[in-house]
Amino acid sequence: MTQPEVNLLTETCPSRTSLARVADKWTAMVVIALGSGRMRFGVLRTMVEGISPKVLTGTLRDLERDGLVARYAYAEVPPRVEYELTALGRTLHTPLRALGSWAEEHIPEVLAARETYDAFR
Amino acid sequence: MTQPEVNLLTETCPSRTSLARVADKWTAMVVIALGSGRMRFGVLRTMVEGISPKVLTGTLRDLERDGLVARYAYAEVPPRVEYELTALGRTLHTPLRALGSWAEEHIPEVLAARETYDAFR
DNA sequence: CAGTATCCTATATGATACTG
DNA sequence: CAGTATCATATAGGATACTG
Repeated sequence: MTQPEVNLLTETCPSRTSLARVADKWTAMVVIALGSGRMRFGVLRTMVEGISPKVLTGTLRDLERDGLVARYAYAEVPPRVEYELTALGRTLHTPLRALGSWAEEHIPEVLAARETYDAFR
Repeated sequence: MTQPEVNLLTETCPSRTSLARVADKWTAMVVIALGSGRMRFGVLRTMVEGISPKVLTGTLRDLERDGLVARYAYAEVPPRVEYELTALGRTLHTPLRALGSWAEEHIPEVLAARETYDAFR
């Protein structure tokens, strides 16, 4: 009863670190992209426009570490590496895809609000 | 047919700017906090532990500009200012709250995955 | 009380170039 | 091809002091 309503907002709450990691622009885009299925590094790089190899690598590493993405490296020349959402990753895809859909659906209202706001300052 | 499957990931897609804004740690926490209802700056500051006044102000400004939060300032001394999700903001609260719930529900798996990953490097 | 003003640092992001 | 290595920079974030 004396607990805060939303533990998630507490500094000591472990899930907050997870939210911080997951509530991130690049993470969201990569996970949404991977929602289309297993794909190679290069394809991912093309899909998520404007992402640098360094950032993509870092994002994928973090996702892999958290058990959200699986990495498959084939011993071929030239190398071939594929990434795929894990079962856990797919559970994350749902809310992130929902967030993406929100952005797509409400962008007109957001843009309109920005114009109104900017017009007054 | 020649369109990419996910426009959202395109650099020229306006909704991508919105996703970038909304897929953010502080934004998520503030919107989740405001899900509890209209509240004062100070309360918000206490709820979202560790947020500095500067960051909270900035986050609220951005949300206000995008039409997601309404600001109510009362001409009193000392000043009293309250913030509340707008109708549009409440539509955003749903997917963000879902993301928060995901973090809460799956944190054990995430932590376990991290341990396994770190054990090997 | 609700911010704003400052100052400073960490980290994220970018842009390439380079290699197994 | 799939990264890693580097270098440079911007910008977010943090700490704090100050004021209408």
